[in-house]
Amino acid sequence: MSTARIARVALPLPKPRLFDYLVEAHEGLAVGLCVRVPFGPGEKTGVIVALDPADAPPRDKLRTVREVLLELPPLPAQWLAMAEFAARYYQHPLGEVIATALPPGLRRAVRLPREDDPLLAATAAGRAALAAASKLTRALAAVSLVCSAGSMRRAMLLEQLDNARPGAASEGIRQARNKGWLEVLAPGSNIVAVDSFQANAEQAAAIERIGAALGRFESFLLHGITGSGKTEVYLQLIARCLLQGRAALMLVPEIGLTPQLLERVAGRFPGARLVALHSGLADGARSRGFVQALRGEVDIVLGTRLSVFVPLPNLGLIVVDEEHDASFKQQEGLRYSARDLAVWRARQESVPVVLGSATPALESWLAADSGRYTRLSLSQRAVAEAPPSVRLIDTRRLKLDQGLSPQMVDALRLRLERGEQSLVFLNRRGYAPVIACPSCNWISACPHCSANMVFHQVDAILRCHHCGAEAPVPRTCPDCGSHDVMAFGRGTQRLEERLGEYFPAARILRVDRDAVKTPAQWAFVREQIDTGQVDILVGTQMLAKGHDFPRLTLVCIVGADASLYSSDYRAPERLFQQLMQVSGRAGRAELPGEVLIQTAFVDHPLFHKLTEHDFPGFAALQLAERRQAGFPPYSHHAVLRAEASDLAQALDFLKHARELALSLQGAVRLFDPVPMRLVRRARLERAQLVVEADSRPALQAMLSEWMRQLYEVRLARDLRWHLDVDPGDL
DNA sequence: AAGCCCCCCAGC
DNA sequence: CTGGGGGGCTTC
Repeated sequence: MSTARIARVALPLPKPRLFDYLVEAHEGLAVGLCVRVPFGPGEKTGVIVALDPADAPPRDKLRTVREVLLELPPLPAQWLAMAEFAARYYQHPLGEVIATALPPGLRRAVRLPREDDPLLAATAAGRAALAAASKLTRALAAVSLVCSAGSMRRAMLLEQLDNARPGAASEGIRQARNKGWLEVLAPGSNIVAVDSFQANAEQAAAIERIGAALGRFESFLLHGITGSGKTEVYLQLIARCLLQGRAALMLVPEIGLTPQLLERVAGRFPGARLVALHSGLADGARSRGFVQALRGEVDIVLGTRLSVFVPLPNLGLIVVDEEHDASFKQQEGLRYSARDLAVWRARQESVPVVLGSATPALESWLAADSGRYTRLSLSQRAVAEAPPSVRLIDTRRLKLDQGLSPQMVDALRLRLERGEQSLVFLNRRGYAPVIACPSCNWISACPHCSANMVFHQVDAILRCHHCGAEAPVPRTCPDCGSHDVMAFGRGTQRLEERLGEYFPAARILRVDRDAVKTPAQWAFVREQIDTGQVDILVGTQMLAKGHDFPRLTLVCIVGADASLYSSDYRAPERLFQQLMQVSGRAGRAELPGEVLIQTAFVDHPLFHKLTEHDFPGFAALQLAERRQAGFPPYSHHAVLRAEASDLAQALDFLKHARELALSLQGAVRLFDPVPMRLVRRARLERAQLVVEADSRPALQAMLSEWMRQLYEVRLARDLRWHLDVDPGDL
């Protein structure tokens, strides 16, 4: 008779509890394995997080594991440690953390993945490398990719190496070294150190500095202005990492994972096993990538925030590109910051982590100031001579026409005459943010939210941007019947219309989430822009991020003032990041760029720093303000939010929670429960309570005790609550 | 989360 | 007296 052991299992439940089961002892039974277990009258899939715990209930109280899913190798201890850390730090049940970290398809059916990764299959070189999947071949392919970056001749070498048998390949490497293309070789091994011939001095220094940290933990903040070639630094570091036989993890913002970036990485590493991950992927593909990584069959993972949870048994490097980007923070369920978890993971796995941005988050900037992160700067543009000139247009004494100043119109006309491209940036989609009746003050309020419905002329509809509700556009006022119902304010649609009147011959293209919804549409837009079929782009922040527009010489910024004096203390930081990013679109190649910003606050320090391209100066100003006010990153926040159909109910819960918190020891400050800025969203009334602490450990200690109590509170019917640690906004 | 049980009130 | 529905409780 075999003996039964006890497995402690984390199940996806909204309570911070683990459950113990009997499991038949057998070879290979291990922590980290997925199991199917009976649960109440049903069944659930979970993960074994401990075996034979000392404090298990008596065995006769335990039920038996139905099935151990042995097709899937156990999740490594380090992976579980990260899940446990996230559960602790974000005060979230471990089972739900694990459920968030695992691909959705995995817990239902474990299917054995085959080597049919669509991306590998897509590149002929990838197929060739797979066909000759020896370690040496892969190392050579990695060498070749570095060589290929340089010139046609190096590209030819790539061909040679890919096709070569090992003997011929080493001859190829010998030749490459003789020609000075490679710096160091380790004869007899597969390891080849990489030269950095394409890089400028700053890039080379950054590559050297970070490269020297491979094999140990260090956090780097790579502050590189737009166009300074951060991606090249990442790629060369990934090359070095691969050449050490280790895997690289690269996180990019949601919008940053474009086919172009994928092609660039795939083209650069033709022999590497590359997996791309994002939430839009089908369950099968996502699970496949995850399982391949878990088995150590992946060299590079390129993906959005969820990729921070991909197990990589031989991880050597983590890169977080555009580290300030808000999409690294998950805004529902487990509200984790992939950037922060990436840093934790790098420390845990003793590998370097590179956080790159032209406009780093102030948290990261302060960490670099204090020496926790090593700051490396790329201050030279790799692709253009000079940064764009930024000019402010004082709108106080101007008569604007649909938000456009005469100077802007003139500048646009000049670009049209020269045959150059312009971009008009307005971060508000739709035709007008509200329609209203001047006679009786009726406005197009959303029936479900405390917000106005936006007039979309293209679809001839009113639409709420918060809940998606739609309503017909009334011809006459629904309240008083007046015929004077008017559209107030402007969005991209109206701007597009007005520009069309100014420049009837111009080819104008609007780019926002309404006009560009699918990757195919985006590809079409890119094509139009790149082939010079567009004169004026009108768009939202969709246009701001990471896309190169070689023909673009003018960026016009309309309506920046709206967020200048917002009550959100992070608004200036976000505005600066946004403006810096969109400004960076202007002026590539030989054509100098110009940026025009309309504002009624020409003396605002934010704009001064922007005209001087002075992020460090701006960061210093902002940090001084934050320090003065005691806001993050000089303090630490957690927000308890509650929502219910009745605002009083949500507030009552928070008041009770505050009472509980008051009785706890701990150096935290408790704010009053208040309705959220957008009180009502999708028929739910929302309120929040902010907790502030000077130190993370103090906050953590208080939160864990508080949560223990809050999970015990009996809740009214339709009340829901969650905790957000390090919230992105308040 | 998801059954399930129990309690309360509507219907006859 | 019975049935249906909604809370609330339990799940190793």
